[in-house]
Amino acid sequence: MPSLSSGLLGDLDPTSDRAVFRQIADQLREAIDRGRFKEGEKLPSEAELVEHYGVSRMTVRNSFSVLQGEGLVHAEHGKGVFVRPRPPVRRLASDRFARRHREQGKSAFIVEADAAGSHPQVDSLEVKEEKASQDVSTRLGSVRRVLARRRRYLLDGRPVEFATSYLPLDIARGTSIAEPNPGPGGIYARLEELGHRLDHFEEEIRARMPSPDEVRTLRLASGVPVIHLIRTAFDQEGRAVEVCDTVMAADAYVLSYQLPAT
Amino acid sequence: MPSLSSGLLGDLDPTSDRAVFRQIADQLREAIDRGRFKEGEKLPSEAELVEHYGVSRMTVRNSFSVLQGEGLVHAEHGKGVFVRPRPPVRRLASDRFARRHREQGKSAFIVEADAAGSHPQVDSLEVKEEKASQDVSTRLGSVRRVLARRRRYLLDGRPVEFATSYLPLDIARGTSIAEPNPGPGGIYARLEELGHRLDHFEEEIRARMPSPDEVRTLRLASGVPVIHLIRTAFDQEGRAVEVCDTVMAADAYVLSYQLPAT
DNA sequence: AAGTGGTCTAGACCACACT
DNA sequence: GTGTGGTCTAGACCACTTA
Repeated sequence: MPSLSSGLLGDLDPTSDRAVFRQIADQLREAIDRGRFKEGEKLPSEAELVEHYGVSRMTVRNSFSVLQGEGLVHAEHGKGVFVRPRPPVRRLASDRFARRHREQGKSAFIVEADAAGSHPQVDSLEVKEEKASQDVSTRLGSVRRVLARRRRYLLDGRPVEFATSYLPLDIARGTSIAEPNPGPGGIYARLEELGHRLDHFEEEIRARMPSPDEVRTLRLASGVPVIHLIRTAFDQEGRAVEVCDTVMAADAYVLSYQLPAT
Repeated sequence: MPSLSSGLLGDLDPTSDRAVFRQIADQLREAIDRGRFKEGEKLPSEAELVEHYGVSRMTVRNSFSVLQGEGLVHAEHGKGVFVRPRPPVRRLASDRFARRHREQGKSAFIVEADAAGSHPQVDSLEVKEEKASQDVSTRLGSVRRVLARRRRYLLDGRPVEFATSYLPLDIARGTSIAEPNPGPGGIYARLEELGHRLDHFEEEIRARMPSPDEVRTLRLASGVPVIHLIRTAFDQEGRAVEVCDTVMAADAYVLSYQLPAT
């Protein structure tokens, strides 16, 4: 008698054109979708599936790798393969940079996470002057060198976002923007104090698979894309005063925007 | 003599802890990043890499599968493994639903694609009444049944987007919105003619790996995520009059938004 | 026909996690 | 130790592409 209750998973169809490993992946996916395996739950082990389906181990592993690519499951060495739980999501609203949110002591990230009952952290602080990349230079209006501020955001210990702000040196050098901690309200508050009254932001959004670097920095599971967001801040004279390049774990975010109909 | 110019790819480091297939993937990735293999170009065949590195075929295939997961390469049966070309990107600006864009005869998609020099198509037209999903019902304010309009957008023959609009029956039934072709300016123009003057839109954006269904519908290569966009249209009385659920091939889109700083 | 990737087998040894 | 997944081998046969 198979250790798998035969109800959970069916048999293979030898007449089917569909590859065996796909059939197995299909059955596992369906079982997950139907809630037979719940979030965080362990799937049958490779050995059990080898036994159940009468196939070789590589075939079973191939099935798992399909599901991993879909972001449905993740493997833990020595433990098993588990249905990937959907982490809590951070909702970013389009008014998140409204001036009224800058009046408080803490950064927007901290305030919002506290409110959501999560434990926020910011680390990997690096602030330095460097050569502007082609792209950043273009966005900032042909500046050669910039102040770069890099930081990583964590929620309940999990890295969710890595961001770099770039500012022209003539704006940022020697100000508190060049300090590790720019103070209450963040750099946007400082920019306004320095006379760069902000007018609007532009955000560009892409989604793609992470680079190996990004996988490491954000500790991304396989099958999790990143959202790449590039924000440019414009002052009331129409000058681009900051570019913020952000890479987010896509499973941790929902972005939300308001568009006028006019 | 190896058929691979030894310059392109290096040797393995047997002392390294890094798995052999990862080392091979690293070298191929680096070669691609450095432009030694250009977009659309063929990588060495599995057999050549087996020969070059002195490993088994499965190891080489494993390397390829890493790069496929990253969306860097794609395999074509019988032909080879190729550096995935980055397709032309559709830029969606946040004013794309501005009223002035609705005054023309064609749909926004067609107009914009024509302007960009691409050949646009819309297919998979389906218009029918159906039960509202839990989510759609919530967004539309507890409606039971809706009119659903499904369509797929193609650019130069490639499917890039699959969208479904949901409208409350009391608004859409019996109007030209329920026709396969709603006429110039699309359903937003019709809504306004019917007295539902639009006030604003809300868009929610997520990114994730596609379901097998979405892979089929959008003919997605492996390693390409989707952008899932849910837009709700509000009229000037604050009523949600339409929900549009859109799944886009992430490699074909850049979304762009303007945010007020106030 | 020759070359390519797609699937599959039946082993092997290793590293990690639990008890 | 036992069970788990991680890596790797050395084959096999198949399906698709190109010539």
